[in-house]
Amino acid sequence: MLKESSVPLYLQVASLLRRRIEVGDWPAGHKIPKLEDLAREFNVARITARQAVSMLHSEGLIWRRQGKGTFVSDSVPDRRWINLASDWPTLLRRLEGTKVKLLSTFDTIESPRLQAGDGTPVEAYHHSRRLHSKDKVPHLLIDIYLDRRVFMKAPDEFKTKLIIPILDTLPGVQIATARQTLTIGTADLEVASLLDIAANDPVVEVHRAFTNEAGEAFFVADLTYRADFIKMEFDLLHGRDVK
Amino acid sequence: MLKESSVPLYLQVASLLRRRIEVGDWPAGHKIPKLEDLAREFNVARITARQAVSMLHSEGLIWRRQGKGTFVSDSVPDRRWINLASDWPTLLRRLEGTKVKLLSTFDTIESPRLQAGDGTPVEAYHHSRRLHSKDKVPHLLIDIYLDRRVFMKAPDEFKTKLIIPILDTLPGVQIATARQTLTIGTADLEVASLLDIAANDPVVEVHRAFTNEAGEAFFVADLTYRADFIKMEFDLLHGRDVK
DNA sequence: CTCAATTTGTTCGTATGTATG
DNA sequence: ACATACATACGAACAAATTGA
Repeated sequence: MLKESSVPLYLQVASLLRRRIEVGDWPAGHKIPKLEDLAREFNVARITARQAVSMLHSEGLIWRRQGKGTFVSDSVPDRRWINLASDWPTLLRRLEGTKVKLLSTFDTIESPRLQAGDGTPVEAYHHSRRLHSKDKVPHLLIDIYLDRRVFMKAPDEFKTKLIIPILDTLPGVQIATARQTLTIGTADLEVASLLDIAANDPVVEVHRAFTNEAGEAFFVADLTYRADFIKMEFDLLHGRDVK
Repeated sequence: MLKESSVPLYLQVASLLRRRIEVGDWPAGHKIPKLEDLAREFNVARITARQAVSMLHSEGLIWRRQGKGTFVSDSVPDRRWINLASDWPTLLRRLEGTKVKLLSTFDTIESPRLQAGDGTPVEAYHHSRRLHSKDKVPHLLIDIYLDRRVFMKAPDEFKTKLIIPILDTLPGVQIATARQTLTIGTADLEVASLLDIAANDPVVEVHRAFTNEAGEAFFVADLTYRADFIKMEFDLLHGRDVK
């Protein structure tokens, strides 16, 4: 059933139980099965099941009473979500309550990682790295590569504000294509420490590339989100012919 | 640096090294640092670093020669991606090479899990559960709730074909809104065994809901993808005013 | 009030795997 | 290859609190 992985059993079981509470399978006040039953269900020893339940207890998700049972707490804290943009109007909106910290900024002739369809690299980029936080919790790391010629049109603005709204209005800048791809990956050491998560925790990796009329990738950004904060919403009727 | 987690150190280090190869930081033929350097970088013992490197060796990602060094193999197998739809035309396209297995199908008066904006539940649903596989590898589990009245219009078709293309053309069915939300979660025991992954591995959870003119949620689907297979592509210029 | 059943809480002993030096 | 330390996992037994007959 479990096993296969080398994550300790009690952590695996704890995650599965935590999920049942978060998802609502076990609502507030619900009496969870006794240790013997949990042990049988997950095929572990009673003590191991107890260790898993103890984790949820220390997280405040449950309370226990000897001779009575274990119950889901009334106030299960809500998860906070970060909304990920998938269309232009959302990209332009400044996110309320989000603090942006500039980690580094420098010119480079190194090309960003380009994917098929991103266009050809330009001669020199201005590279900057930013960390977005909400309520003091970091949730997004961005590596931005901006064509140096475009950057020089408004260097101060680009350094202090969000890039895309500037690009949207800057005279002389034509956006021919703007594409992004999303994949799920894991955090390496550097990303993990910046986003305050464990190494190898899941992250959402978003790759954005804008091209100009000449087919050059004049803006490329790699965004790395904490996976547990992400929520995306779509209107599926886009592109549908009216019947 | 590492720690925090209770995953064995050598596995954590192995994942981080594997990632460098997959992402392309260490291309084919690249000589990777010697054990002493890896041990220092990750702050582990030399033997632990060696144990991590040995994992990549057994996976065929690297080759080693005493007195020479360790090198990235030439043929690093490509990952196969599943594309996730975010607009209507893509939803209608039948996916090549994808096998769909019907796991269960029955009527129920139980309502599916509805989110804000999904609409009001109808009286009775037809519920079915399907498993999508490609090259014999399962990658997607779907729970579908379809208004029983709609289902009865073409039960045989709905049982054997993809639902959405049928809805698109079925006379008398009006789709007023069609929304989907995407989040990252983890696999519970049941999902893990169906998708052939470990419990608590990351999954992409997609929730789709269609409403009719009366504001009823006549189609609701919960899709669970293996996270490591997912790739989404967006054209960001949707919704942009022409300058 | 007492007793038995139930369920959590605690302790001991042992075996195995991980990590370091 | 070896010695040591530590965490994980199990089984078994017993103690303490709660409930209901």
